Amino acid sequence: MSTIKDVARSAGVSTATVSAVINDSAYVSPALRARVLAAIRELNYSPSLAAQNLKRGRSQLIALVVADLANPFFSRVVWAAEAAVAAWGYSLVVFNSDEKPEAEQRILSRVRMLSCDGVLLVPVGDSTKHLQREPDERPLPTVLFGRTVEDDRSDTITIDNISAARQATEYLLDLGHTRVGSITGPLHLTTGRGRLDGMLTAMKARGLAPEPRDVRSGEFREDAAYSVARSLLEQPDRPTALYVASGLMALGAMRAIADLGLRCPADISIASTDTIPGIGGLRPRLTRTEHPLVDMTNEAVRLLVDRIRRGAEVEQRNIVFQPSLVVGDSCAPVGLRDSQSPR
Amino acid sequence: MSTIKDVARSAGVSTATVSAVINDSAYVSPALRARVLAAIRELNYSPSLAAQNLKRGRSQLIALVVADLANPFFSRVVWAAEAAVAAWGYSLVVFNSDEKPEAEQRILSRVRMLSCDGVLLVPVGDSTKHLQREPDERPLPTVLFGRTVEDDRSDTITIDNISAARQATEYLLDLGHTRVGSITGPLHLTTGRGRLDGMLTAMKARGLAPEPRDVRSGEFREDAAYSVARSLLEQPDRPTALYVASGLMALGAMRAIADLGLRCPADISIASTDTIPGIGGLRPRLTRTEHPLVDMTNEAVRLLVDRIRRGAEVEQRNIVFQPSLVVGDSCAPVGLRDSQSPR
DNA sequence: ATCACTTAGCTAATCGATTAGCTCGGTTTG
DNA sequence: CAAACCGAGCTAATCGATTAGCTAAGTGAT
Repeated sequence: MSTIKDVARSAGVSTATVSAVINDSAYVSPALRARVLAAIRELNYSPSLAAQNLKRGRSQLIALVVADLANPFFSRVVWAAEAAVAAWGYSLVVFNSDEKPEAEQRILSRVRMLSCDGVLLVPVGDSTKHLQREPDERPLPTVLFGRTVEDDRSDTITIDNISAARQATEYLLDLGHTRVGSITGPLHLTTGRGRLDGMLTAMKARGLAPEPRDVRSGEFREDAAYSVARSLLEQPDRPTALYVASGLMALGAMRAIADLGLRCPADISIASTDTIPGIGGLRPRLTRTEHPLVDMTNEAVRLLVDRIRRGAEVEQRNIVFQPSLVVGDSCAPVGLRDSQSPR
Repeated sequence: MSTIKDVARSAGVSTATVSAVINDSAYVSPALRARVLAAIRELNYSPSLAAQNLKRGRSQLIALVVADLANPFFSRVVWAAEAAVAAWGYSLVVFNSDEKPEAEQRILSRVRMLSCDGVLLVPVGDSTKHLQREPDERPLPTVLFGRTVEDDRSDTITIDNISAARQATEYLLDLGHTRVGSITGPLHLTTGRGRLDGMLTAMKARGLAPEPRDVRSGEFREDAAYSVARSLLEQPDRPTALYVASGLMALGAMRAIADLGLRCPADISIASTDTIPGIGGLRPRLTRTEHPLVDMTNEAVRLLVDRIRRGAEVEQRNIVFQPSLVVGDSCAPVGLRDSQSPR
């Protein structure tokens, strides 16, 4: 690779002039500018980001740290984030904390070493996160995505989990279900906790409450949901409807239903939250609340870039997106069930 | 952030000594080493990768360029690659060429600017790729993944597409199907071409050949496969079985079948290649050939790291993995179909 | 003609590390 | 005891860019 010195020599100018031409940072006479551009083209020169980064103290890198790269939901975030980040002139470095707080710590220190300009973080665990913010150093621009942690002063982009769960649950209740169960995510996460709370709120508003044994929590994984759903549904006396806290988990629940020889929606109605790609092909079509995931991601990147550029002068922003209910055919009125599959 | 100079001053040594301690690159007496380590800890020092990279001419970054980040198949590659790359001490920068050769060119020049140490590339389009290899500069270590392009001298990791298609097709033929159609990928890609060839080979071996109108090609996308499948299956006189060239496309085909009021496998048997995550929850379970995707990715990263470290001294390696048939229940003997759903 | 002022373009310091080559005190050897 | 050698740790060059500060030539006012 040729360097700025080669270009300067070949064009018969100083490196300062070459730099000025590249960055348009000072006036250069047309004649010289042309010579420099010609030399650049001839030598096929492109400035070394490593050197620029060292000098400028930035890296053009944005880190994306997700909680579970194997989850299609986060794969979609990767997809959307890559495009958004590229549109702003950055490149995306992807990390997987795998829901492990220690891994998150390791990753964040790596992110600092790489001197990433900012990080889009799906935080894991409790409020451990802010520990990494040493008092002396300037903070790493951070946008929390999807989940939040206690008392953090980063910008956040979240979904209204309570509303999502409430909408889905109300839909089930409107169909006449009274015995509604739920498969929730981990309750120490705002996504898990919020969705359970929303479900409980919706039921309480109608004077109902789920049986404790009909509410089970598990990790946001297909296999976890499968086994939880199985044990929940194998009860002699099972609920007529389930609110499942995530798209991936809904997949597991559907599989459990099929494997138990039950039918959805005839025997069990299912409603869920947070769609995943490919789920569109599933039959029955899942009734669910959808996240405006692409908008959320774009907004997250926009906030992050803004914070990178303007620093602490911008005050903290917490943006909450609203989910919308998408009705499929995975839910049936409660009456139907009794006629088709008497207990 | 503190620099190596701060550490040197605080420990009362030279920066060379600090560097020696950090990199274990020269003997340092226990006393000094202890002082240096104490200073490092106290100042919470971590070396700037930007500076190291500039000096060492490397970046600890590996680029992954996939053809379609929205495809769950590649999401899985991202997942596996992130883990593999991290295990070797690198970080993963993800790019999406979106099947566009121009985008691929842009990305590859960006990869050079970032001075990524190597690139894992799912090439797009024809053999345009090697154009980016300027004669004067040293080549960017590259491993082609999944697909290959003409006359490239990079290492490659591929699957035996012909065998995959052959196995799946033979399974259909063994069930008595003679009128077998196919939804193939783009034929200018080795994956698309190879799978069609494998299917044709299998049929020819039994003296069969598909009707031209039963073989349609489309992009490796769910929606593309859906519409192709629809128009294929809406023919008055349709095939009894389909070989679908990818997991994502199989999802689309299944959706088309359901929407046309047909049943799988009763009316149409489906076999496919290349599984995608989440497909395990689908009913009927898809009969398909699976790629050992995690092994393939690990091997790709291993080759790439090896090439990064040992350079051109290693000769070119082309590793072909074998797919294996996973039998589900999306295929039925041809007889059953007539009894259950007479044409 | 002189002085002040502007400005195109250069020189050289700088970012934060690595590392070739040197210094200087101590040990070995003839 | 001097010459040769050894090695721990230092000095300073270097990677490839950016940029503060300088030079010297040009312009205009007096």
